[in-house]
Amino acid sequence: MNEADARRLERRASLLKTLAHPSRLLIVEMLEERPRCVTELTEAIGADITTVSKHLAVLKRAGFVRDRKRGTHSDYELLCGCISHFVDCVEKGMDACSSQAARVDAGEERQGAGTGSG
Amino acid sequence: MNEADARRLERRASLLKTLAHPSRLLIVEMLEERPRCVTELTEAIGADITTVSKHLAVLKRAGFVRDRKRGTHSDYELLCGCISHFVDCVEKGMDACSSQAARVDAGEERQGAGTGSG
DNA sequence: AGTATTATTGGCGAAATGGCCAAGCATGTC
DNA sequence: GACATGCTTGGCCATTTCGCCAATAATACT
Repeated sequence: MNEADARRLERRASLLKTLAHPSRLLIVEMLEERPRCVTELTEAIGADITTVSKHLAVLKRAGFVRDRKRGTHSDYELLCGCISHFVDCVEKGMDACSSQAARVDAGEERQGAGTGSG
Repeated sequence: MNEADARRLERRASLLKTLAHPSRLLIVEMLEERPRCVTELTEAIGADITTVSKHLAVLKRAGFVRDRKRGTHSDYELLCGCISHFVDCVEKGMDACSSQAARVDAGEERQGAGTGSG
């Protein structure tokens, strides 16, 4: 494997890792509705505010969100409005493939991944 | 947050976590071409075969792949042919949003996530 | 049976992650 | 200035992840 490929895979893995936490997924979903301050997100998540703040820092460093200061508040805003949609796709795809796998197990052959981006 | 939501987020995070490793992403990409045995994947990854075997076990447990025994070989096969496509989307979306973020920084408002599932 | 090949599992150490507490910083209010 | 509010950072600990080594299992070949 060449180095460019390695970097590409590292980057992708890093993006996925950023999203791979329940609290961060919830944050993303909530920010898809509208920007929110840390306190609001903290209430929804039910964790310590310092924990949520760190989750937000992770999302920010990865480029998923940005923050705008408003007085003592930090309003966090999603920079890419379609993230949950992608996660949706993965999940739906997996579900579809579960039944597909069952069919394959029964002896049929896979035709072509029909569970695409719809 | 209710318990059903919590479970849903847990499941999604778990799926993403499974994919969030460079070696596992490479495995997925290679298996999109055709099934491969562990040795073949190991050579491409350049890690110890025991490490690769464990990565495959992770993917298998999550339902992304299955293995068929062929003599002393284990051929791994992708159960969902469209995974890389989703990752592609996230990455492209992020790239698109980077420039979008730049515009937002410059004072414009976000219209609606135009970087969708294309 | 004996040996080689292929893959999996257990174990250990190094590193990363996640969570809360304590402390600190920035802004607003009195 | 003093105090309150909202948020962030540093620190510590528990847990998880990752990678290699050693050992084991399963199959093929002689």
